[in-house]
Amino acid sequence: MGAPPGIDSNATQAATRRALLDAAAAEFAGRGFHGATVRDICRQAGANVAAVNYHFGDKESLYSEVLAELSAQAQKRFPAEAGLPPDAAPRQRLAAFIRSLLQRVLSEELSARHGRIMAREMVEPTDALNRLVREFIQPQADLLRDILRDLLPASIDPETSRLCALSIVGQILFYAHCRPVLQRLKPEGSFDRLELDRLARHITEFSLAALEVLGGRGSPGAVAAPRKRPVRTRSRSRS
Amino acid sequence: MGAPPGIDSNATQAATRRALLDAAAAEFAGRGFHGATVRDICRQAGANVAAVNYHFGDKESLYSEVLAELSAQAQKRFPAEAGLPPDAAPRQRLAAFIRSLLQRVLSEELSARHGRIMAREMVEPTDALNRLVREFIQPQADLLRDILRDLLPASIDPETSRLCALSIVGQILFYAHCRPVLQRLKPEGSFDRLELDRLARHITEFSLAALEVLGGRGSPGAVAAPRKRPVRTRSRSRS
Amino acid sequence: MGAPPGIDSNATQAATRRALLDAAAAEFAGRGFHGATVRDICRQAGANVAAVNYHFGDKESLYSEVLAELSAQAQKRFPAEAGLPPDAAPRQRLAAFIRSLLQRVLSEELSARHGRIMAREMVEPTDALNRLVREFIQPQADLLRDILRDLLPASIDPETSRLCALSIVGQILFYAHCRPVLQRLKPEGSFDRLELDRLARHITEFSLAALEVLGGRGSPGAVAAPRKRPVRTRSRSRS
Amino acid sequence: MGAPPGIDSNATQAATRRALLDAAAAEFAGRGFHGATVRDICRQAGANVAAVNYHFGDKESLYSEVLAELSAQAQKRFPAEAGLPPDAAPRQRLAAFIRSLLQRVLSEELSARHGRIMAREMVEPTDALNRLVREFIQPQADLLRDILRDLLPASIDPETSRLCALSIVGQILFYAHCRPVLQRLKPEGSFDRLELDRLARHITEFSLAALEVLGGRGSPGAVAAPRKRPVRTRSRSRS
DNA sequence: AATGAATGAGCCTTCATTCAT
DNA sequence: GATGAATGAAGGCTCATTCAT
Repeated sequence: MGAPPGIDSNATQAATRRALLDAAAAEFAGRGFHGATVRDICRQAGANVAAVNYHFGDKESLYSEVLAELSAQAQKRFPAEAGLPPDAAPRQRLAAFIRSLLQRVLSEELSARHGRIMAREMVEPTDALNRLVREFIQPQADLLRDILRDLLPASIDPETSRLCALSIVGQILFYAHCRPVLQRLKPEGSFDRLELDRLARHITEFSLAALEVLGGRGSPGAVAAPRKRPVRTRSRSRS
Repeated sequence: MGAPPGIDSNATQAATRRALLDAAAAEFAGRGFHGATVRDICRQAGANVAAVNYHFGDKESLYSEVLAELSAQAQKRFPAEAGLPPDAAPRQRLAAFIRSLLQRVLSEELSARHGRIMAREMVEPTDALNRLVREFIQPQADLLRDILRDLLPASIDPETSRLCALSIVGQILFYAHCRPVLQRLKPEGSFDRLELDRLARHITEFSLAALEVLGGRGSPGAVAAPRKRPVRTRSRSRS
Repeated sequence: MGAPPGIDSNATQAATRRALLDAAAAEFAGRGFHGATVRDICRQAGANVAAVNYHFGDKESLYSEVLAELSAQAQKRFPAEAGLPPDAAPRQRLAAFIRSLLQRVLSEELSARHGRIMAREMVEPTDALNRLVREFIQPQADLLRDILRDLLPASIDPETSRLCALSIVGQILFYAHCRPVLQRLKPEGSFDRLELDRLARHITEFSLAALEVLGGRGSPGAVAAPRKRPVRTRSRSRS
Repeated sequence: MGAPPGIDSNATQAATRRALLDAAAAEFAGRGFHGATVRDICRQAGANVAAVNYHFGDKESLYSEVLAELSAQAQKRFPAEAGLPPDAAPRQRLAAFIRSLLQRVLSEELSARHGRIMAREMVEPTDALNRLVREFIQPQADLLRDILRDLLPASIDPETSRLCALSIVGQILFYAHCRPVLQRLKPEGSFDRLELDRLARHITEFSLAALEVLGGRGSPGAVAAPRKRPVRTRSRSRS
């Protein structure tokens, strides 16, 4: 707003914002919204106590910003259809979906924060969740729905199809939400790369197996030969 | 409302403890550990501000107590093998397990509290979680493991078997942990009795279908005739 | 609320409240509502920072309490009809009214606080003013109206009568509201006992003179012989 | 909106000063010195946050400037002897004085600001008040003193004369200082033009009546024939 | 044994002001 | 000359906890 008189005043502002966002992500992930304090966030960002209010208005807006940014980062870093050829079979697309969601949720590299904050948000939803659902989760839900549409016979009960989607997502998010329990049940287990591959493969197989049977029941033969169905472009690009 | 010193001081003390536990359960479930205040809990329990510290030492100990009690209640109210004949088939036992866990987690009557507090605990584990895992979750995990042992061929990879257990539990807990998102994605959906039956049936079918296929692959025919295996008592009674 | 367990727990609370009220009166009078800080009030009262919130809820409620108490004290210390015989003549009653109001407003002994806070309240009314008008000012206004009713002929325009009341009160409150200016205009002037007597006498004479003429005009002869009117009990006791 | 360095930088600077003064007058009148914030003033003036400090040094200096300017404006807009012929009778001059002061204090058009800020200054005098008294109030006091000198017999006690002046001013300023109470006592009353005329007339009559009697007592006949005294120029021109 | 008045640390926020540009 | 990002002190308030009774 207005011509920047100093050559890098914008840059300075941006840098401070960035530092605040990073520090806030760490604090919110580690201590939750209530547990994190503006003071600590500012200190960690090397900024003044008033910096949060100056740049974001208040603590809650900062939180909302952090949440949205982390989701965007996670989605960008691990796209739902990473490396898939345009004509990928539905099974491949499901495998990619599962793998990318699992990565977003477990990957230590960035999403430890994302997963933790999301899990907190589930438990203690703030206003930020509304935006998040609208912008990031709903599209993912639509994508999975489309994949299942290709995997299940057209004759299947839509509600059953929806429950299948939830079963798949549930298997994945479980590792995000229940990690503390899992670690206590099997302390030696980790969630590194190898483990993640194993998990992704298992969930994919488990789900495909279930879909096969359920689809076969609802309309015999449907899932029996999924590979023979004509290759379809993704429904999202159609809409 | 004052505590008259005399013959029933023990009774009074017990009553106060009870009232505090109830009030605390409601507050912790509704507002989380941080959000709930000792003052509100005491007021709601009709007790003194200092009652929590007096009876439980501090806020965190009260929380731990509440958590343990709620788990015990939930387990008692919805036993994992409710109404099952001693010789129930593994499929039936799995269905009962799924149904009871889902009930504990979703039932409005008491476990709204349980589910919510557990979900919080996942996100922000306190010392209370260790005890909880040991006393309540581990036994449940063992039980499910035993059921799967009966459902899957003996030749199956133990790790695969374990992952199947997690897939099943994940599908269930998903409804506890992600309710805020589910409500926003499909606002008209509820979790009343009818819905719960539908969910339980779906998760059971989805999981059995998957187990069938995975078990069949690992050792063909294994799941095809589960009933012919000798009836086994539950593993807990064996240990 | 509840039987006091400690013999002087109420006394302790009362003492703290008292100290807070005194300190608050001093601070509010000296610095205004905004200028006064809860911290300073508590320090001056020898109490904790949280004492205000504990005893009064918040700063504003404390202020309201202080205001009401000061008004009550002032009214009690300098009753509007102090030392008047029941059959006092209207002129005497007006003199007493003027004198008592002037005392409340100027008396150094207690009402320096009262006058200053009231003046502030005029300038920056808070919610406390509503209560104050209702409980303390309105009755005084009624009293003066009744006195004027006895001093002015019945035929006088009620609006004129009302304006006369305002003229009288205005002369008095002027010394409360404009003291800073008066001190700067005539630095050697004080408001001690002697001066106060002089002022009261002047305002009484000035006002009676004006009423005499105005009443005489409105209805010739009315004020000309006020003493000859039958002695009346005060109208307030009649209503 | 930025200030282009160039030929009219002086003009721009002056415009900014002007905007700041206007905005500050509005804010100070509406919220008081403490309540008004530098940020809001600058925003309302369309200027930078630092503009106040840049142009006026600090908040208090800006306040002082605003106060002086408003007084000057009020005095200019409603001169104490507006429209009076040079040989106006003392009674006319008193009526004009009362009317102009009342206007300054009540007129919504500009002096709502002036009256309110002055009232605040009475309550919480700042250094600005000294200058104000010297430059604007003292001359007015001298003027009123001169008018009374013409209205009262020469033999009158000077202190009585002074108190009469205060009684007159008190009646007027009352409407400025106690407006919040007046509005609460009689909510339907307004201070529009009509009302102002009525008030001015009443105060003039009330005061003249009182002066008549008091003057008559002190020196019979003095007020009876004020017109016969030689016309005098205003005291200010003499001093 | 049980109370409730009192505590003090700490939270979020606001504000006038400064300073590099 | 004028900006606006950044500052740091301070404010009101909340909370779990303590302690004399």
